[in-house]
Amino acid sequence: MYSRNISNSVIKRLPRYYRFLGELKSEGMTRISSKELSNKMGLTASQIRQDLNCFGGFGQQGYGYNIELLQGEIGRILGLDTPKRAILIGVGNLGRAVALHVNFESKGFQLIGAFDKREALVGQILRNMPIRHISSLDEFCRENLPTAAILCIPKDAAGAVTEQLIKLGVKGFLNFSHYDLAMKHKGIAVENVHFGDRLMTLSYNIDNLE
Amino acid sequence: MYSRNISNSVIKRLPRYYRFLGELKSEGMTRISSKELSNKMGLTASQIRQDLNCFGGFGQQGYGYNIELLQGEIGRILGLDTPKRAILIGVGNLGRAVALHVNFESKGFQLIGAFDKREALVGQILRNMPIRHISSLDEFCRENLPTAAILCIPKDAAGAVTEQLIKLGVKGFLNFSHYDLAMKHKGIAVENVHFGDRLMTLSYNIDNLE
DNA sequence: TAGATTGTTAATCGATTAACAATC
DNA sequence: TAGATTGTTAATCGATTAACAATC
Repeated sequence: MYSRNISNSVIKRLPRYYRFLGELKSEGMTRISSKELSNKMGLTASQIRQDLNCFGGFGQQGYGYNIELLQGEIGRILGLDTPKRAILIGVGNLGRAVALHVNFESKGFQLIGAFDKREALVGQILRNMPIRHISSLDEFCRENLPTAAILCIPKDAAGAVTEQLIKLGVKGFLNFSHYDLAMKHKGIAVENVHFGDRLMTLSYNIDNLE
Repeated sequence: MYSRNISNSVIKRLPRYYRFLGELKSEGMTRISSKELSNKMGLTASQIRQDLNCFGGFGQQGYGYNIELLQGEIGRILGLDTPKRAILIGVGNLGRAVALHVNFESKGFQLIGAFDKREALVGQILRNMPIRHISSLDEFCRENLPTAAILCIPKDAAGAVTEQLIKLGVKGFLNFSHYDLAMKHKGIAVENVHFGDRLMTLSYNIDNLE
């Protein structure tokens, strides 16, 4: 799609640009300069211009950027206009909370299935979907071809399921488990979310404030 | 405590070292070289040695590192041995899941309180704690002096509460809201957890695989 | 001792910031 | 046109990797 070799540092900033521009838009603003945006976001104007110019010249000299247009472009770059089918693996407290709390639709995904190994959960309704037994995963994926999976299962269970999912064509993972997906499989996209690691970093930063 | 100016890149890697060393320890291993560890973790041996040497010489030439000793050191560096009192603000699906799912004790924290504005939740028991009404936050904090807060509330509500918490001496935040804490307040430690941003990044990376 | 592997310095690489000519 | 602000190149800064002498 867009050229390869856009650095990860840039990509990781795009969602935040997207959010800020969305807010400015909803406040009724129509244009903004890189300088003004940099003040609001705590970045340098230079960085903003560099980041955006990885993808094209969205601004106009002497004017700045059209907020709505720019947000639209960033949304397209992020692929939010091409929803990817996603399934949830593991409907414990965390899986349930993620399913209910996150607005997948506005983030480029469509949650089409939820799976658990616990019979007691099977058939329960979660966000308009019935929870399915993990044994039906293969069949479901062959019929519905999900592109992404949200892993809310313990480390021990993750290895086998990811192996299975990758064979079934799943290309991206939001990984809440401590299973090191990215190490074991190449050619897939992985975002790790590790609360524990973040808490430890927070602990260090609290102890070393100032 | 430890010298200032340890780069954030290093700090963010420490929890992962800590986890890997814990696993190796529980597998019965007692020593490891930077080379071997680098293979397991997908880093360079050079980086591991550089990272560790920010804090001291924990290894031994010709031998490598003692796993148990090294893990202990990293734990201390992260401050896991000095538990910090933390409170949970917002006991919706997400707050509840975080409280139940995360092992605070092993990550340097002690969860001592949970608050919500919804009367219906007040008095319910969450992880051995009664959920308290947000109106009792001031009194509770003055008595129990929490150092950290987990913010599981919507953006709109976050501004006022964080202002209040900072006045009450809270120094660190695990922030699940889209309220931009770090921008508005200086001299505090903030870890942001934004599922939505991570999903958008994942969306991009799926669309741009290979 | 000889071999292995660290601690540490130097070289490289990448990301951020500064500067400014192009241009709306 | 004059002023503002981009797009883009060059300079700086920081982080990663390589190399190797020190040493267990």
